Amino acid sequence: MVLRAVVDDYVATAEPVGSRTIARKYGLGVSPATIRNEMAELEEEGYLEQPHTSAGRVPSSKGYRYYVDYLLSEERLDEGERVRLRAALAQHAHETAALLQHAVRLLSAASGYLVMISGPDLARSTCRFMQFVPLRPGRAFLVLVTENGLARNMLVELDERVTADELRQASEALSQRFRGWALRDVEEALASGMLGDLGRYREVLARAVVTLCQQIEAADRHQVYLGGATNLLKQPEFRDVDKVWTLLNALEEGEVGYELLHGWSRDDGDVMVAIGEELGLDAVRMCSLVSGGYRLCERPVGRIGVLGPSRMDYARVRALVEEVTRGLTEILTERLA
Amino acid sequence: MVLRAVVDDYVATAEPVGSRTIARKYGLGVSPATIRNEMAELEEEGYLEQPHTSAGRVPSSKGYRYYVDYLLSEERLDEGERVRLRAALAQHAHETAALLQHAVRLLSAASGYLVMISGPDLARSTCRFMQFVPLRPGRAFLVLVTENGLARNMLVELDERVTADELRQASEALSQRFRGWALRDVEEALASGMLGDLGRYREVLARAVVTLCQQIEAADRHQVYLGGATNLLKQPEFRDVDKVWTLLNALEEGEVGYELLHGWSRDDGDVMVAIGEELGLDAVRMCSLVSGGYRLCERPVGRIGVLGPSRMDYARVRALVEEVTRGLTEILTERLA
DNA sequence: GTTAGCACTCTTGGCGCTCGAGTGCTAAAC
DNA sequence: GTTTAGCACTCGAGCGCCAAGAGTGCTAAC
Repeated sequence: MVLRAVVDDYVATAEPVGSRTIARKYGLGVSPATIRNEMAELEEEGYLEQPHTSAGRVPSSKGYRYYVDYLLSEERLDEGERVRLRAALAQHAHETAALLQHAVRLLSAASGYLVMISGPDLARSTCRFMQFVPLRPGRAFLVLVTENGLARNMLVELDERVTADELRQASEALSQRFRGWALRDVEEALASGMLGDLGRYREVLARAVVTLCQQIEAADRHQVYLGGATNLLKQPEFRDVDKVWTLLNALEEGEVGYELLHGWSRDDGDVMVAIGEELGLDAVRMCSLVSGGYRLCERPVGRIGVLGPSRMDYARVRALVEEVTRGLTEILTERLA
Repeated sequence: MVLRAVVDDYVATAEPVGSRTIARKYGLGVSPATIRNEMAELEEEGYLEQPHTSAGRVPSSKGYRYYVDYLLSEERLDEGERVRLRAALAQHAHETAALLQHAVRLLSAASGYLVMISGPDLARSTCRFMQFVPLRPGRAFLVLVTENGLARNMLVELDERVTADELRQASEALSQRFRGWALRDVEEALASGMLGDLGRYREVLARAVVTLCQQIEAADRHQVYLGGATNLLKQPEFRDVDKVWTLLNALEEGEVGYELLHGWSRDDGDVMVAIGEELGLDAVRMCSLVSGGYRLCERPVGRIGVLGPSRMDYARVRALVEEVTRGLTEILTERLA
């Protein structure tokens, strides 16, 4: 198939590819002229584009889409690489945030592209443990650990008369009562006055918890771990500083990364590929995103995405994403189930 | 002074500056010819450089150094800006990591350059609170909060026979005993067998704590929060993608940022400026770093650095760094003292 | 010490040229 | 009817050349 050859060669060289090249490199047993005819047809149908007359052809988004959907071979990772990846992941399994951070690094090094991973949605995470740690009269840390392994602590102001003992009891009560509740439900329950047995200063304590929940929701509701941006600078399509700037600026600013990862997602577990305009963001029109979701006990937790130029080694990247999602899922499930 | 005019103009325009320009823009009451003489002299002495004959002059590192040391006026920030900065900082004071992260964002937005902040050295941080949170038999979270407000949690494997009650008692004992100890001392004490009253399973529990300490030391001993890298892309000296790549790659990889911040530092509290080669790193030869330390109760905690091209608005950046270090110091001290 | 004048240097940008890669079309060959 | 060879055509990349402009250094005069 000519389309496959064009995509393969363009992915490898980043140069528009001409009929002669294909005839030579991808011995299809036909002459350049035949290939020219075919290419003209493919262009007609929108699978290829010409940067200008008398340059070779370049795949269009439609071309990449067809390639990904019908021509992509199932690439298995090299067994050694697979094992190494898995081992490196497991090495940081002790703490969720570190694990995700590390996964970003591994994946960006292995793929050579930019990697984003969205963490668990904290507001939806369920509570495992809550405790007030007295600092000095009227001041305490409130420590919160969720069942998916994230810890947050926060400084809270309390009534000066609250004693250490009361704090301990309140902590106990909170942990007992809200274990397994989603943070947003905890917040709601406390905010609406269902205070239960928090002791003398229940209003103050409840307000502290509510504040923490709100802070968390506001601050890192949609936390996205990001890495390997410099990889993109090596790609010829980003030789232009302005393009890089537009892209990185978009990603650096808040929600864009999260939107890219989750906007398209069906969360049905398979790795999916979004190409160029499909991403719906102008700054990444020449990029593609290969993404997949990782889980904890069948429940979706977050998504992994590899963002590179549309001219991307889809087979390999897809295999990598698959491998890392599977790895994360297994680690999280094994550790936290 | 001619040197001042050259630096000022070059900072503003990024173009080599000629004698005529100076005579016109910085009315010193003399003709271009006079200025030419002076410039020739300054070049002789190494304060200025010529990219090529018949371009204007550009300050050398030595020139910037003189400018910073002797010609720099004390810039006060606009009062409104000062207040806004301070308020924005205080808004995230509830959690140390979030505070530093946020400071990076604020400072990079205000300065228009790249910002690095090194966090507290965890191995040297002192322990405020430790607790085992049972997950299921043989598995628990170990939560650690330091006195400078950082929380870490980690999954640990324990003997299956350890009961929840024993965990509670051990937590109590640990927190009591090690409160105020530096992490590395805790680690050392436990590793060398001073187990105290940790109950039946003291070895297992102690090993868990030691592992956590080690993990922490290994993983984020020298954590550096980084932001505003995209700002640099807007600077004309980084129009060349390869330069950007070299720089960002260096910074993305581990210890370099920390070295830059702390290599030069005398930690005597004043804001300092390192110019070009003084930084001792090839990738940042055309850059300067304005840095200052922030503290908690007179004890140095970490450092803030603004990295931009040597052609940088030193007065403003210095004022900003001063302001933010002071802000962080006050917030940390007020909250955690 | 300062300045005007002047010759000199070096970069930048525009222009035109050639070269080469690649195309599309047509007519012949299989 | 599909494939191929041949050929004219197009267009961008690269190169050399030239003119313009900015800036310098030097010298001589103020």
